[in-house]
Amino acid sequence: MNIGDAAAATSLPPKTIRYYEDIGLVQPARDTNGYRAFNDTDLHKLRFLGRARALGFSIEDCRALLALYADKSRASAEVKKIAQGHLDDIAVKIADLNAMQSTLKHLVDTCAGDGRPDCPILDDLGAVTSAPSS
Amino acid sequence: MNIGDAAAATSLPPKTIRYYEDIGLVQPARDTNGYRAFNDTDLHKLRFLGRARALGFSIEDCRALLALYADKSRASAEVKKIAQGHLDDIAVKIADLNAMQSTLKHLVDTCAGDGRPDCPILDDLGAVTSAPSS
DNA sequence: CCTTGACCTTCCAGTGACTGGAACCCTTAT
DNA sequence: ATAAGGGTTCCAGTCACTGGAAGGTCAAGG
Repeated sequence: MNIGDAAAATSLPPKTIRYYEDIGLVQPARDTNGYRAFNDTDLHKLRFLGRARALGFSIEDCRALLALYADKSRASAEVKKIAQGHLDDIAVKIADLNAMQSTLKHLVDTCAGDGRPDCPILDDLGAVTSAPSS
Repeated sequence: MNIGDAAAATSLPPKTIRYYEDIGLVQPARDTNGYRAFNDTDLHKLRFLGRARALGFSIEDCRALLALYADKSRASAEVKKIAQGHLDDIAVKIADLNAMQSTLKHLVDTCAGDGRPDCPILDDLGAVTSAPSS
């Protein structure tokens, strides 16, 4: 099975699959013509990677998770630690985005959005917050 | 005022300020010795950029917002449009992160996280979702 | 006067995870 | 013979910085 079919089978772009090989996440065999030859194990790994990436795991986390997946004597604590760390990251990102969202939503709501120049959004961004020059 | 003081006054790293000059967001004058010389207008722009970036606006959005800020005959609708677009992006990101979070939280909660190899997280990532080979 | 240290300058490279494109090879069908 | 549609490699670009090297400048202390 060459890369186009593997891409179709895993819903990953061929470019991404080549990249994953480049960084050592998969090691497909090669046909005599130089084409990559993907077997079921390769496809399985690629699907694993697709799911892990869809959950937001970094490539390095994915690498670690793949290694743990292959290690039948792993401790699930190792896996849970990675996943919990990622969950913590996600929580931080959500909190940051929520803060941005509420601030910005308030500004957008108070902006007339018409032809006049008055704009609370720009007023806020340009506000002088340093001590007054009194 | 040279770059170190400008950095302190705006809470932006000197590197970032140089970068902003590189891409044309600020144009500080130069002293005879080649040092950048920041005036109040430059500092004001830098603070504006710091706030806009903290709200998650892209550099290109910041460039557009700065231009609108400088344009006293702008229409607030222009500003609102950029801000609303960014709000939409934020909403998408939050939704994506929430989806990841709930899936992952469920998996983490069901993982024992002990010394045994059994792990629902890996089971999920490695699940075969294609049609059975019956 | 010399040195030390803290600034400043420019330029190049790296980050993460791809993605686009160029230039070229292989296979199959017409 | 050739054209289409695969595949290959390698280089560059994305975004918004950040780190580091190599060197210039300035004020204070010995």
